[in-house]
Amino acid sequence: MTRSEENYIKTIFHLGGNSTSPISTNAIAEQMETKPSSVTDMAKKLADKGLVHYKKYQGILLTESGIRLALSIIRKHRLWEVFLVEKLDFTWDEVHEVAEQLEHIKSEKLIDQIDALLGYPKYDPHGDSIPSKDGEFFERDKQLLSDMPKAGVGVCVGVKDTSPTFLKFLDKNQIALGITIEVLEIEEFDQSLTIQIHDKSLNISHQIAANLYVKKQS
Amino acid sequence: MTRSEENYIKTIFHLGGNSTSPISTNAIAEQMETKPSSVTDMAKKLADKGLVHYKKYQGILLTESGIRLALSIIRKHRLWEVFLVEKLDFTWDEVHEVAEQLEHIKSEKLIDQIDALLGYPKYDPHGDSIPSKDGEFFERDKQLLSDMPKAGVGVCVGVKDTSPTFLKFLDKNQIALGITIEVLEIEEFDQSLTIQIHDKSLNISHQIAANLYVKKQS
DNA sequence: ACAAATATTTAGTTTTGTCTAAATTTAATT
DNA sequence: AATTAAATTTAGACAAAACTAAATATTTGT
Repeated sequence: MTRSEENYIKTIFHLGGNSTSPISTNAIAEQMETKPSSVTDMAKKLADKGLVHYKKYQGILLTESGIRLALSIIRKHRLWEVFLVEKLDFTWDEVHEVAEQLEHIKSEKLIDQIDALLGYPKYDPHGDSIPSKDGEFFERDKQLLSDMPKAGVGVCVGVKDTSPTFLKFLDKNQIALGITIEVLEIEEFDQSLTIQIHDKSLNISHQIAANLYVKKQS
Repeated sequence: MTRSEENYIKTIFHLGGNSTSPISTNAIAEQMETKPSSVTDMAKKLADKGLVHYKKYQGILLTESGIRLALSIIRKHRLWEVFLVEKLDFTWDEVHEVAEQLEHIKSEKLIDQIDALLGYPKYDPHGDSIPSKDGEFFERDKQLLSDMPKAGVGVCVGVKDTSPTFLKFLDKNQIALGITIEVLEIEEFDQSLTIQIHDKSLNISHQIAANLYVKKQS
């Protein structure tokens, strides 16, 4: 398994290639910042290895073993992210780039021991679920803050966008996993929200709210 | 800096390419299990980048910046080895293969934080010195066990051969860094040694003794 | 010093992963 | 349903890093 193959498998998974509707060559190319023709080439190779289903012009879908592989890579990526934050004082906007490299290290013992060292965490620093060693993972019950009604109260449990710019914005406004958010007002004009956090009120754009996951308080 | 380039630089350093006598194409090829013609190709590329001095048929020598690069790779390799042993319960025969991969991860913060987490260790699990961040490193005062005289007493401070087979042999015989070794007898016939460790006597071949470093007791 | 042996380089090929440009298929629109 | 637009694939090329085989330099032995 080369690094490039692993990156394709991971990307296809993230684009929904584990479901039933195939992913287009174009979508993969765009996500990976490469050209559709390169994707076609790789699709053939991955199909030969039994990792994807591929029929010309019909898009790409992961096979069973493709999904297993994707989950193992995602598991490594997210465990490394936890490690970087918990043990090495990385901030959540710094981890992705390094985890992109670390996820390709080949050693089963290594990742199992990292898992143990961290106490078998279930979620990464962005709130995403970490697949177990045998490929199971459970998405947490969550909803976008932008889908909450006025006066709704929830706990921040994850982010959708994980770009450094967004994460730094959150830091600056003291929005972190675990904090309680109450929706005070939803502006009809631009869908921006006024929320209450840490006993202060703050106005955030719809786009911000559409990238924050919360768990509704029962 | 590609992975392959880094591996060449590291190998040249280990073959003594930081001194004044150039390393031959053949020696590098043998060490890296590749062909001399491949080494020639890479020598040109590294020379273009200013990392080695290279004149046709005259062998290869690291430049100042080549040495700096080599030391930074070796620093990473050895710090990762310490991490694997200290934090993840790897044995000293398991670390090399994984550290070979980890040493190529590109993140200054990562390796600095690993260094801090480990408490700025000076030696790796095989007793080799870890270069500091600015490229300084001091070889410990040590000698081969095979060079010790009869009745000499020393503390094991390192190994020369770091192959899994050798290290497993040492484990099996409870030879580890820090233990005290006394030379009881040197056989004239085959230069094998009878040594005293842990209050037991043990006979080891000359080849074993020639791969164990000790620090003589004053 | 000169021939034989050894070491090194050159030239041309291969593989992997990418690209461009052209050709082809599928989807969309009128 | 035909034509245009968009997506996808093919064909051919390239760069990196390796290889083989042949050519050339250097070293060694007498």
